[in-house]
Amino acid sequence: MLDSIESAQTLARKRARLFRVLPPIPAGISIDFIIAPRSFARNEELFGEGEPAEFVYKVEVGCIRTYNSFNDGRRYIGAFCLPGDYIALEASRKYGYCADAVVPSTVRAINRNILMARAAKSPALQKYLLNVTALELRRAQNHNRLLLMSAEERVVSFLLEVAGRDRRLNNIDLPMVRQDIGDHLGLTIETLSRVLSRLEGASIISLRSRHCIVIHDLGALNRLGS
Amino acid sequence: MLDSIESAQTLARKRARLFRVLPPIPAGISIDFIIAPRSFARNEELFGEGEPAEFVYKVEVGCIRTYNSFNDGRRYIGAFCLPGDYIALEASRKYGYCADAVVPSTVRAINRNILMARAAKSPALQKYLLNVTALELRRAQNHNRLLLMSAEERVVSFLLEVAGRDRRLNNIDLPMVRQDIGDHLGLTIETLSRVLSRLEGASIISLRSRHCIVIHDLGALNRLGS
DNA sequence: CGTGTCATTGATATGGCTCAAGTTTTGTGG
DNA sequence: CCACAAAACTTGAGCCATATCAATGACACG
Repeated sequence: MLDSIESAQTLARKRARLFRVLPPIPAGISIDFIIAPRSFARNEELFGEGEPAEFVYKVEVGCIRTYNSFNDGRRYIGAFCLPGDYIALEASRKYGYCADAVVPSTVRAINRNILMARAAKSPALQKYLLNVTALELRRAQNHNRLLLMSAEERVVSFLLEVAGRDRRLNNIDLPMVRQDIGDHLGLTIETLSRVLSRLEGASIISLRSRHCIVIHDLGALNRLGS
Repeated sequence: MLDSIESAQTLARKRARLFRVLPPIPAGISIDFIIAPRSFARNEELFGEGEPAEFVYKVEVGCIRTYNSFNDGRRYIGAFCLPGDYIALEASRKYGYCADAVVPSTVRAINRNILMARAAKSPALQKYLLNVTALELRRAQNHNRLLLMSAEERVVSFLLEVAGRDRRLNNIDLPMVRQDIGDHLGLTIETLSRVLSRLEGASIISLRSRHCIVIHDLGALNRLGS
């Protein structure tokens, strides 16, 4: 496939347009992250739930998942963070979730206290942080609604969300495995797989490979979603 | 009962300690709301989903529910807002949900543009808004996790959340009806009722009246929750 | 070119929903 | 204060969507 000969960096840049759009950075504002970029291997942990929230992270390359583990062994993935996304911006004293790398990834970190001290001196930065946090809140509220839908609606919503950023390109590139998607949507991998197969059977999508889904009928997806 | 001879205002003030705790207002900061307090009757609407987000609200008395309606007639209640809580602080151009009064309520409103203009001049206010929004985000994230749990765990979590603020007083006062709680937890009223009855049968709680639940065994609740 | 991981598909079980009936509480008018 | 009606709640029976358990299939990687 074409994908397989592209570098990880190229793929990561493509993915940057998927999933989330951050509010434009106000002119003159940039959070320059004082810690050198750090790379994480697949499944390597950035931080754990309940640890003191020392840093805020920004994804540069790859995909980071944030999640909570239940004591019955299940897992809830709250978000897949892609290049440009911030992680743990809303934390107070402790991290409210774990974060680890879905694929080899690079992130930058900034000490929370330093960031907040800077923000205190810069209204524009302060406003930017508020915008990002409000956006994240709306995203979480949307996800709440998603979790009340049927299995099919959840999967379709997920596909639409992922595809939403780049309407021209119907090839959805999913860096994560089925178990991750299932843990994000609150479904088992079997149910997820069955829904995807059904959508393929209805000629709405094609499962080109594990990590690539092609959308054939966006209208049908929109009709099925919520 | 003692409750019944207390005024609505007194009850409302009691409830203010339930559900949510807002971050302390930084010294010298207060959002003085420029619109006179306005009262809403039971089920009266503050604003609808998709309307231009002109105002941010703060609850003074009563209980406001925020919700989304699905096209199949179901409803998702995102939050029960009690005295001290802000509503629609995270909105951008349009309201992302409806808001109406669970019981007769009083709120104050401020024009979003005015609030943001003031915040631009006041780092302390700006920081306060960021704190409130981050807190709301953590609340929404918690709710996501709740929606993945079993019916019993959801109900128990809800009871613990409601009871959490006032450990001394085991009487939980619920201003809303069963349908509201069901729509908040993603359960039908029948399932909710069955779980509550089971908990009562196990002598963990008592259903004193429709709007009052007594907790007998907090330890058992904590064991059942999550 | 085998071996382990990930994904799909099938068969069965089950938790919560739906439909339905009955009970309790609340509200209203006399 | 009572009678009645409407709304809210509880309980039961059966069903359905999704989970669970189990087997097979398809890659990716050494």
